[in-house]
Amino acid sequence: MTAIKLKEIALRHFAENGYEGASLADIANEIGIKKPSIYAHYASKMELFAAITEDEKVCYCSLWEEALISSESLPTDQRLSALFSIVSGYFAGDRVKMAFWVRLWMFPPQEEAESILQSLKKMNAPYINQLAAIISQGIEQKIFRPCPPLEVAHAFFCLLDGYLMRAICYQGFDYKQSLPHIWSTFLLGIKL
Amino acid sequence: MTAIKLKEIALRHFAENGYEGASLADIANEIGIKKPSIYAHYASKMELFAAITEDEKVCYCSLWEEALISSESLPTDQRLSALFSIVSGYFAGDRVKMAFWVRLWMFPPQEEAESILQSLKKMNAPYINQLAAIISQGIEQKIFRPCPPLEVAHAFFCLLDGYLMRAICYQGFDYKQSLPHIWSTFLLGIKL
DNA sequence: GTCTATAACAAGATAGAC
DNA sequence: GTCTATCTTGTTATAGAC
Repeated sequence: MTAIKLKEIALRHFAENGYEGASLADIANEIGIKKPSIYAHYASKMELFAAITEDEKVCYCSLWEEALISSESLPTDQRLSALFSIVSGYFAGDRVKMAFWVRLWMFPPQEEAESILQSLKKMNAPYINQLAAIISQGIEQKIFRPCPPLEVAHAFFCLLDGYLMRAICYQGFDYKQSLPHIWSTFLLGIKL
Repeated sequence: MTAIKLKEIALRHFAENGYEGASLADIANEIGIKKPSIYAHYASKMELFAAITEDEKVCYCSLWEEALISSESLPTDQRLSALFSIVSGYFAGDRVKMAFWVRLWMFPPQEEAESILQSLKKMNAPYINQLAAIISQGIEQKIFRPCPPLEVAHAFFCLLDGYLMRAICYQGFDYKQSLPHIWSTFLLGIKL
């Protein structure tokens, strides 16, 4: 019970304040326990962070796997749209997750920055490649313009990351409204 | 002399470690002075940060103003490309500036987060509007598809932010190579 | 402007009692 | 598992000498 609450609340603190900025005392306080009690669950702040990161990675990977399966039967262009919609919606619907992930990618904890980034890239590589494969397929089917598929896959992620970034900065602004325009522009750009 | 060095070195520390993560002792140490000497120049860590932020804002605004003037005589589509190239190049050529700006927008110092974000939006609004005006012009000239200009301006910034984000994460990767593909996809998407 | 010295405080971490 | 109490370190900040 406390263990679940701990991860949930710590996730929010890491997301809002970053690894270095999050205070174990504040986290414990919000749970209703004292700071030393956290050490009954994890040997260090970093181990707590690592456990949460692992959970989030599993969750993110499940999302991609399911999205790839559920969109399999769609026409190539619609499949690409569906994937973008699912992944962007995953983050748009959860500001905490979104902030946690952006911080994880861009400013990981200094002491483990190298290994964290490496593991994230390893995690993401299959999805970039599968995206490139889908684009390749679209080119063969004469739905998309001839182009380097991997570059377009990077452009896909570029757009996704830009959306997340602006959704965090312009919190009041409803980016769900802009998203369709942003996406349709991209799709028109690659379509034949 | 020390004053210039102070801002220069502090900028790098803020960029690499964030406001909360940067240590005045480390900054002083790198300059070759002692920590308390910083307080001869600024009354607090936040005032030092504010002075640097102000400098960077001036620098960024000059870039936009100059870019808008120097591109004025170009055809609308080429002008848009030039603007994207100038602004993305500004950050791509200086990782420190890039990291500082991303942190400033996404995770500003907590104590002043509200007012900083507000001033950044105020700073950026004219450029979004001028971009929308240029796109409007392109639509009138039948160079671009009919579309809501402001939404496309947002898409422009979305792409720019996404590029910056990925350039920070994938440091080894040469995104200068991908950038032309990313941009040309966007341009094809809005062109008639 | 810069220094030494020090105050005041918050953080992560640990020991030992219950 | 949880607590109180304590240790260590690192931070902002200030006072006062040069």
